[in-house]
Amino acid sequence: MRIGDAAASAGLTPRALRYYEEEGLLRPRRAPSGHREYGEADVRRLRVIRELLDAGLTIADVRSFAHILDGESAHGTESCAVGRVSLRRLAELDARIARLTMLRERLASRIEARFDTVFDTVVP
Amino acid sequence: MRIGDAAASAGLTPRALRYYEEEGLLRPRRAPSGHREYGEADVRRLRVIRELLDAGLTIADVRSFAHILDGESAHGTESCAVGRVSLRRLAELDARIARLTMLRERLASRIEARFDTVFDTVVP
DNA sequence: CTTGAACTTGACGTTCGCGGAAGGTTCTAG
DNA sequence: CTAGAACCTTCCGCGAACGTCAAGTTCAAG
Repeated sequence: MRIGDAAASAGLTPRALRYYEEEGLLRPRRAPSGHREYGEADVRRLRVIRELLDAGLTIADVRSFAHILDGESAHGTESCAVGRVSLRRLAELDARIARLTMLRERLASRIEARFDTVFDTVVP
Repeated sequence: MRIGDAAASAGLTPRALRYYEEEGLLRPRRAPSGHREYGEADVRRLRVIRELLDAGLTIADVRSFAHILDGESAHGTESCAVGRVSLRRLAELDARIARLTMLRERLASRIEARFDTVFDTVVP
């Protein structure tokens, strides 16, 4: 499977795949011609990478525990490191959601105070 | 009040103030020499802008809220337009919160699934 | 064999919210 | 009057995660 199909299978672009390789997240083998060759395991890994990035982790985060993404069991001190990184991101997400929610409330009350007639009629 | 004091009062840097002006968030008057002159209203507005940006909004978002931030009374048909714009922005905020919340859930479930032992021990 | 789609590397462009330096003008204190 | 702090504009840079163009190679179909 070459880069175009692999990218499509994982919901990414060829450019992204080359970038991930450049960043050390992936090491597809090469055909004699030089073309990258992706297997099913690579595609699964790409999907995991995409999920993690979508979930707010950075490339560096993913790289820091790339070896564990292979499906191998994580245990010992390594899994603790992974857990700490992930939990830190989770806490950041929570904080951001909280700030946005507070902002939303303030904004809503601001709008309500200033445009209450409009607000009453437009919002059911 | 010149840019240094205004920036300090709002907890920002002169560079940030110039940038906000460049982005159309602020229009301080100018002294004959060319120096920017900030009033109390400008400083209050700067504080609000900083809060909004800290909460995760973009410059473009704040710019679209600019009418409301002025504290000026909107009236007639304009208030309806402003109200509609504001409500649309509010809906966008809700969508943003929803997306972030979904991301949070995905990350949390992934942590739970892959690192459940760590998760159990680290999270009380 | 030929054409064109897909691939290669390399390098530069993009967005966001500024930071910082260059080079020049103005303000303020002594 | 003079030193130096603060201000002005203009431009370059950063970091993340790619997009995009360029010029050349290779693959698949007719």
